[in-house]
Amino acid sequence: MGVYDHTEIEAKWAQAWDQAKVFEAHADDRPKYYVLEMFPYPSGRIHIGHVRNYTMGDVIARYKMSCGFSVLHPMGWDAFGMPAENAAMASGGHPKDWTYSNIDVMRSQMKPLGLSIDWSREFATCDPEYYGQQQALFLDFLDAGLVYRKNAVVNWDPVDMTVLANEQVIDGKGWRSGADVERRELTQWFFRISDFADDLLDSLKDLDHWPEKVRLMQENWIGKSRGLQFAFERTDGGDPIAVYTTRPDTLMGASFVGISPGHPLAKELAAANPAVAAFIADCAKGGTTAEAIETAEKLGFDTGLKVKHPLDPAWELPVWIANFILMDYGTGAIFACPAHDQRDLDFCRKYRLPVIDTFFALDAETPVALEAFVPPKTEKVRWINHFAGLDIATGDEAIVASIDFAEARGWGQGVEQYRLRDWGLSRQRYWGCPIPVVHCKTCGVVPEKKENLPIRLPDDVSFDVPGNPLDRHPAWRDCACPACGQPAKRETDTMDTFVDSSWYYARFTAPRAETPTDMQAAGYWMNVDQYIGGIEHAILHLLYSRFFARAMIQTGHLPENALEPFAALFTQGMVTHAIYQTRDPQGRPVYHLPEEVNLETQTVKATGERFEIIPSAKMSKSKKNVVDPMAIIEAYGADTARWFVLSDSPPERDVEWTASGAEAANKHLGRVLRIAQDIARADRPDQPQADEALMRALHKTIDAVTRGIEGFAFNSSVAQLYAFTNTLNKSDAGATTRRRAMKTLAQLMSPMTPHLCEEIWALLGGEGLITQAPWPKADAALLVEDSVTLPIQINGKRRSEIIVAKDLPKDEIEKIALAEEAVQRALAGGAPKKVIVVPGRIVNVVV
RNA sequence: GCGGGUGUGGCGAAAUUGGUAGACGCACCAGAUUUAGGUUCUGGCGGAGCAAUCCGUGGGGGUUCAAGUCCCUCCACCCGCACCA
Repeated sequence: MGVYDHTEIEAKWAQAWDQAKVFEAHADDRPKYYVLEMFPYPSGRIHIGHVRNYTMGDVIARYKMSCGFSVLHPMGWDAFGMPAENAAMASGGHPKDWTYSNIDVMRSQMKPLGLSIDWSREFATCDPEYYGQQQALFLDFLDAGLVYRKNAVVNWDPVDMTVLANEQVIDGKGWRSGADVERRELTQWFFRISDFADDLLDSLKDLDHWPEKVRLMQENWIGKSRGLQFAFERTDGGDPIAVYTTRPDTLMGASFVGISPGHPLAKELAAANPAVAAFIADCAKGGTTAEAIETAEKLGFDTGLKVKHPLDPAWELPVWIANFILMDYGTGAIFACPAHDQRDLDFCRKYRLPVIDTFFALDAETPVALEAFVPPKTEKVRWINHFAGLDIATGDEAIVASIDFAEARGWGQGVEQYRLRDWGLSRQRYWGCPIPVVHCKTCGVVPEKKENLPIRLPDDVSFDVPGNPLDRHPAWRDCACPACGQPAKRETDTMDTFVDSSWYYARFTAPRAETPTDMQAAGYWMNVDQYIGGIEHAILHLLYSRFFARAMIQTGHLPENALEPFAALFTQGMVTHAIYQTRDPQGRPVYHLPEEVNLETQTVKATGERFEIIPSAKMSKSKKNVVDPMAIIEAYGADTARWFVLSDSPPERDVEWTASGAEAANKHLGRVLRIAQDIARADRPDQPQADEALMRALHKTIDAVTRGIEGFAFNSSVAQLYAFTNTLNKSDAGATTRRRAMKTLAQLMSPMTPHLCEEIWALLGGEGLITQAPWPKADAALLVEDSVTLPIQINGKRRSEIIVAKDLPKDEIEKIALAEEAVQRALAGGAPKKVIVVPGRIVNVVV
């Protein structure tokens, strides 16, 4: 139990807000403000990271409400996804029941936090009313040519005969079967996000309220590059091998041509040669992630084929199949220049292929000693061995010149490439939005009719065997072709859950509309003025949402102005916690909750096994390192929990979870309440001098706290509020001034600890609800001081300070500074070498 | 492997963006109040030193009158890498 009775206070004011419906969003004549925090996945219970995230959003929402905006602050549930199926597999039950009951629990945990959410707009992405609209969007995208099918590689578990998510591949093995995972091709649905690559890239520069780091990450992810595309002629007269390179300037250092194991030529060779087929099968081991591919041991296979160097027909290069070459980037084939690329160098060393140096330093007679030497862009180097005798200075110039050179002679072409690939949305899973198409023997792939939407997930499914239950559900799968009426089969793939979260922000503007969006509501509320969420979503979710907004504009579901759906973005840091991990007999990791381990002996309480500690990682239910905030909320109340998560750490920084301090936060709030009660009781005469000093301090606090909230420096605002509480408590000011100061202090605190502040507001006779009171304004006249303290440095070290009039001229300041005792001592009768006076800041005397 | 970030007292951190390093808080120490514990209140608190002073923002180097802040380099940790959400 805390130091004051939070239970009564919080219940009272929650009810008052409810009755006054203060958080219902209305389109009216006030300016609008849309605050959105990334909606949660209903994993079971809320964790402390949720409290941190939603409290931050709430501070902004309540602050903006006080500033006179009509605020939209909604909440929903990102409810489809794998964990629900895993739960069904592990302990029976149905993903739907598991999900909805989690939602009920989490909603009931969030409500007492006093968030200013318009709960009337709540929805879950697994509601048929939501995913049915998503299916309508899909059909419109299909109609507009924004969706198509092609083959793509997935993780295949050969024992369970199922597709695995990357997360389910652990050290190259299936998480349940333990079998070696293989890469296998399937026909999948794709969104044409790469058609928008240029626009998604160009528009980043306009997102000036996004963190620079996120824009940079998206830029690198889109990965626009200009390079040279050309083909190597084969000596056997077969089809030439097209390659793309961003470093054509290193062509004279080529030592072999490499193709991806997925390259058509590799497949052709495999068909004729079992050794090639065996090698490709070998390369297909392991997961599909870029990390797995790029960190795997380099494997190569000499095909025996030879190609001619484009600049010297007599120069023949061998063709290798290499496992580190990605089929998805460029042409799936490269030339390797081991002198200038570490991967190529490692490969050439392993397979004893030649390493050819290609650069001189400009002033050197011999080639630069090369260990995968990439010429720095500042260093002058000369392209040597060049057939045409080009002499080129820097890296970028060399690239441009060599593209021009190839184009002029007609054997190559400068092309722009993107790293960004189309977005594969097919998932071979049950608990997702069904893709609304039908496969018909005569008509092919046929879109479902809109009037048949939503295509609902069947409820009668079981998870006792691995694989997608929709595949094993004939009654659901078998249907009539929407085109010809003959028997046909439904698509059993469901959509990536990223689809669900790519447009929910738009749905919140009209959550019950009969169409995906209501253009009038979207026109009023869009865009999201402030979006808040974890940095872990910096690329995929945010990029997909940006794509969706464009696709929805194109298909008439959003107005033009919604091109960039998130006008401002704040990425909050994660709350991290140690992971305690042991391994099962198969070597797979087993995780343990903090309360299941003994930290002193480093053993698991139940079994006595020693565990490994992963010191700090983002909270994840599957890793069992989540912290439940309910204990704090129950013991000290919502205001304490809110104040606590806003204190100390800057919002953008990751914080290692520690509960120490929650009690102290509660004590402080109790103290504020006591001070307010004292002030409400006390009757003191005016004290002009103390009154003015208190008002000056108050207005400085208004200014600092407001700037802190505007700049997401909540921890600074909290520190300012602490400081002013002390000032107010010690002030000798009269009762009237102290009342005014206390009321304003409560207003400044109210976005953070709203229940307590309503209580104080009422205690001091504030009008109406503090939640609806206008935000206090700092009086500029009270912010400026007449005099200023200037530190005096001698040789850059602080030695003294002087107090001078604010606008004292430089030479006067210098005179006073030089007369200082410490300065006189340092000068020892001599003259200073130099005196630097920065008015209002500092004086530095160099002796 | 590639891309992005972070690093300041015992701990969380602040520093007006190149100008007094450590505001504010936690923990701790001392004192007052209290039958006691808790609460509350007052004071102290980077390191060394009696002091003058010296050292100090992950390590090393540099620019500058002045560097936590800018540059180079190294280290450690965190996030992402397209089927976790």
